[in-house]
Amino acid sequence: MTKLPLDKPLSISYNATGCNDQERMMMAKTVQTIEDIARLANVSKSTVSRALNDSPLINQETRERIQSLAREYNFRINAPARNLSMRQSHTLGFVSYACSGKNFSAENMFGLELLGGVSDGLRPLGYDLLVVPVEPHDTTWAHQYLNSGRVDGFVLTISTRKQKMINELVNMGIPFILWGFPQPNSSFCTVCGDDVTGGRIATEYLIRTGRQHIGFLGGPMDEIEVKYRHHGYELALQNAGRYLDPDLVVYGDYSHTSGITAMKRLLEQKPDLDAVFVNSDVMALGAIQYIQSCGKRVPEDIAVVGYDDLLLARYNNLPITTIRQNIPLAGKLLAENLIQYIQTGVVTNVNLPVELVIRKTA
Amino acid sequence: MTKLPLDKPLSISYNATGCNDQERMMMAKTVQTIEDIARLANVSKSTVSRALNDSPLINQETRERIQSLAREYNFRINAPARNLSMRQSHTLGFVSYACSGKNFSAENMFGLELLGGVSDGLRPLGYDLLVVPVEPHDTTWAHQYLNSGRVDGFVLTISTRKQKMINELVNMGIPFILWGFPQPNSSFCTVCGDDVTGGRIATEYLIRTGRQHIGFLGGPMDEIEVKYRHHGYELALQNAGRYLDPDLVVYGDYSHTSGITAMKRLLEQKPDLDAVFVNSDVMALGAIQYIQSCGKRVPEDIAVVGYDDLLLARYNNLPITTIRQNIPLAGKLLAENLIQYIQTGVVTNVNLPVELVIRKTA
DNA sequence: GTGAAAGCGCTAACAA
DNA sequence: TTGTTAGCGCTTTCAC
Repeated sequence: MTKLPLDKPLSISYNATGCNDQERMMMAKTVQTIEDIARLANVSKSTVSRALNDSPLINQETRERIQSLAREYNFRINAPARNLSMRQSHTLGFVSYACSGKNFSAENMFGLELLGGVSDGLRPLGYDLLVVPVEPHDTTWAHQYLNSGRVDGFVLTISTRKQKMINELVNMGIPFILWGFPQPNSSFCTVCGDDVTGGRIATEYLIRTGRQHIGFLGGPMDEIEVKYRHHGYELALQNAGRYLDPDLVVYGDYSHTSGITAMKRLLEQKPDLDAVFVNSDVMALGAIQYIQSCGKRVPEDIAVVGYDDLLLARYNNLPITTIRQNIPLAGKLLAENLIQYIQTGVVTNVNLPVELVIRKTA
Repeated sequence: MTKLPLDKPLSISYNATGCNDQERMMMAKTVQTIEDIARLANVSKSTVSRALNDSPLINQETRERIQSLAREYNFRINAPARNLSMRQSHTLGFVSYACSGKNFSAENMFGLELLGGVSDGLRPLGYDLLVVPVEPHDTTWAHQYLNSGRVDGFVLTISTRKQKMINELVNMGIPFILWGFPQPNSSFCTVCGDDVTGGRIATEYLIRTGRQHIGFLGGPMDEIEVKYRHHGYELALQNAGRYLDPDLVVYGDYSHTSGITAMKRLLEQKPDLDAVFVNSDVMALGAIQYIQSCGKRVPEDIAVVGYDDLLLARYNNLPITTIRQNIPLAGKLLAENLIQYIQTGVVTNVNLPVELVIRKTA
């Protein structure tokens, strides 16, 4: 154990235990502040601060001595004090509408899996993740969390349909990164999947396996991701020389329920349908449920391809053929690129590859 | 708008814009600190602090004047400063092994849904939720997050098998609440489900619907929850005057894979099995997969009852009959009771009711 | 390369 | 009921 300096000047103790700080330390082996470390190392607070932050100013030997002291005494720097002084929280907020209202749910399983990815991506960067629950019509959350100094920025998984909200955030100068596509006339960080390719390869696979009447069961019609997936679907059909039948296209809202009702509509419009590309795994589950309730078989009568490759697609009783999004990578990039933006102002927009995972529904 | 006092004393401005704080405020309508508010209201910082914290000391009229001023200027109190001063973070850490390693996953879907519940429960109490990713063999996380002042306590969803870790936390005096059962000789907060009843009503339902050979497919054998569910299973069997056949009991680890292998073992031991009570929905999915792969039908040949009532039980292609745990309520109580413990030291142990949800697998 | 001191924005004991 | 003042533990000029 490091020898304590005996000739140190007496320092006033503010604790109420009737003994000075050094005695307390020795009793409890508890070192609470950099000042305690400073005393043990016979240096000033500033030197400890520099050593602990790997400042280039500091002497190699001093740094190591202080760091090993800190390790020995199991010292943890006080976050609030550091954050106050630096005017940074070293914390990111994870915003998802599904955090709000009720709770995390299968409807937003995608957001949940992403939360894990972001959390993993953040750790090596020394940032923490705070859950920011947002009520659907609340517009003050950003200001609230940012101006109170609780977070330095936000990871958003809200729909790109919420253009108004996104524009507001941009105008307010709020640092954030969006899971979704960039907008042509405003510049902010994004990470998205390659939805055109996703739609294309799903459809190509269905064509390749001999399907004649391939439906498109989309997410919300005004969502850009959905438009891209639809575009990929059309591309595949055109490349195969097929006719684009508008009756083959219906929209839902990603929910299980909407999967059921949209599938019903689709089958009413096109009774001879023999395949469908669905925009989410959860909707696909609903679609399959409806198909089977009509006495038709999946995939024999109607093949189904989902989207996202959530774990429930894999674990479903009838494992779902789907388009996989690389969620862990997406989370990692969301974390890294937002921090980069906060620190340097560099705006990044990345588009991640997708892949087809063949299981039992197509 | 509130009229600005013109006779206020000049105060030094520390910003670099060449104008004093009041001018800045008027320009940008941005009020950053309680001192800004104090100036506008012609009172001292302490008064503002008291007013904003609803101190009983303060005059009703003063309080309202200050609060409306704060609202008007969209003022948010600085969290790091407040936390530093109060030596509290007003933040709880959500600890789950599934947060670590890879990411949140269906294997720990239960923990995920709980996260939502805790988050919802926390909001009205003015606390935030921080995601604390824990590596399986890391033992420093608690000290790390607590002593750095980032959280005031932890919500744990780790298995009760980790007795050693829990004991360590107790010995270190770490404030936490556990999703699970209390331990006889140490006192800490817990919230758990009524596992005996869960096991009993699941089994009773299977008996009532005419099943003769009812298997028990458990989670980890040494987990107390599993023991209780098994006890409930035995109770139901005994009440019905049935013989307890040890060959009907096998164990897994809650995972999908273990559901498959455990079901295989069970069928090898008891080929005439016609029902099984499974300790988790995810395992039940695995069990059903194996049953069907043997050419048997669910529920005709073998009835299956799961546990938890996760959304994937509801959305499964063959919706699962299961024992529902009230996850939102559990989250709410975990939040409330931990905060109560932190603030008052009161230890609570609550046991939540469960209910049978009948769907298609039994 | 290191130390002294001011300041981050807030709370709370004490004084008035 | 309100104001004054001294911290909370850290970072960061500015001197040495």
